[in-house]
Amino acid sequence: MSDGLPPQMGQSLLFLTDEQLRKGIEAMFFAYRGFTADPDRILNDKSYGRAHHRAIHFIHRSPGTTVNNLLSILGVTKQSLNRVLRTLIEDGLVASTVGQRDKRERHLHLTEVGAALERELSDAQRDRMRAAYRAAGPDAVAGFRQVLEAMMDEETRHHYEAMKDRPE
Amino acid sequence: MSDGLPPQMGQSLLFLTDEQLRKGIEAMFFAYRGFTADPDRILNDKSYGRAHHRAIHFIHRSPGTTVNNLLSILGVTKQSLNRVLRTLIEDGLVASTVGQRDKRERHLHLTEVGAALERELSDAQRDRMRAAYRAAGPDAVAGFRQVLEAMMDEETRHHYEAMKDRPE
DNA sequence: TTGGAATGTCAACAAAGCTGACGTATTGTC
DNA sequence: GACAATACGTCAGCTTTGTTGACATTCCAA
Repeated sequence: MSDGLPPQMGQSLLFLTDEQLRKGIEAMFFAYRGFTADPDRILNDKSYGRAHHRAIHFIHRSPGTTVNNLLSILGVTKQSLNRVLRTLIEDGLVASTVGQRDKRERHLHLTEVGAALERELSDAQRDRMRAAYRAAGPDAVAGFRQVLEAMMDEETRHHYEAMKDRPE
Repeated sequence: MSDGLPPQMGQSLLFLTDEQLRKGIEAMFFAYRGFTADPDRILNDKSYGRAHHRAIHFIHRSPGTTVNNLLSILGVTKQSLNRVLRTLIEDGLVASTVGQRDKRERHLHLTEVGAALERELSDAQRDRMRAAYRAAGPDAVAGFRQVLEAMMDEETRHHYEAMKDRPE
């Protein structure tokens, strides 16, 4: 069969054809739906949304983080984050404490209830990720991460790298 | 250095630790931002949104598709899609024609103007994808696609597969 | 032929993003 | 000590994109 490409362009560059790139784009689109599907179901039952999940996730990852820091990680405005944060604090999932050194800052922590929801959400999300990893194998996983990292914006990658090797 | 795991659990299963899974989850989150960033900028200038991009993309991919079919691919309600579709039709980017066999159906096509925007958007998105692919290399790309496909819902994967090997 | 299923449209509402303006407390600087 | 800058919260209002509910049109099968 002919691939319509000059013979010197073999497997080595075949992954850069528009066709291959399009498949990657569509794979990314469809996979992201699966990626968020399980947490979305849990959140929906509790009348929270994806925005709450994101806040909870990164507060869990960086306990004591400030509002400003969370803002730059999430890449949203403070008004938008504030709406979400307010409901989480009102509902007793997140605790906000005035900073010791700098009293203008608020340090954010998950309460026991918040931590419980975080576990429920990340368990669900990890289950799917684990199944995908298992199905694809270790080499595929390494490639998966490489491509994703190369796809990030410069600033975003800094956030990712900073987060990356922090203990659980 | 110790990885805190029993010695018989070497590299082979290391990719399934919660730590590794968490990195994958965060990589997916941050990468998706990059994935949509370039089209988003273009769309913003033209006061369209991501939903318009998705509609345009899949109408381009399946010319003559019906509203119902598009609905199940995009995974949204018909009311939500209809709003987007209406503006695209009003603005002359999409043509909607009554079905021959079944007059309830509307068949959707891109106009010349619509096709031009589609090219602009997919060029931008492909550029980033190409850079990521090039940086990661062919083996990584294969793994990337494998993991993404394994991450999809069953039904979603059917849509993806159906789309996959259709000529450009 | 008629009643139900399928397709698509209109209306109203909710979640979550945005900008802009403003208030307050605190910090750091001249 | 005065004053600018920073961190945070909030109000108002707008946009995008999702939702449900109600409805018109068309098709098909009993």
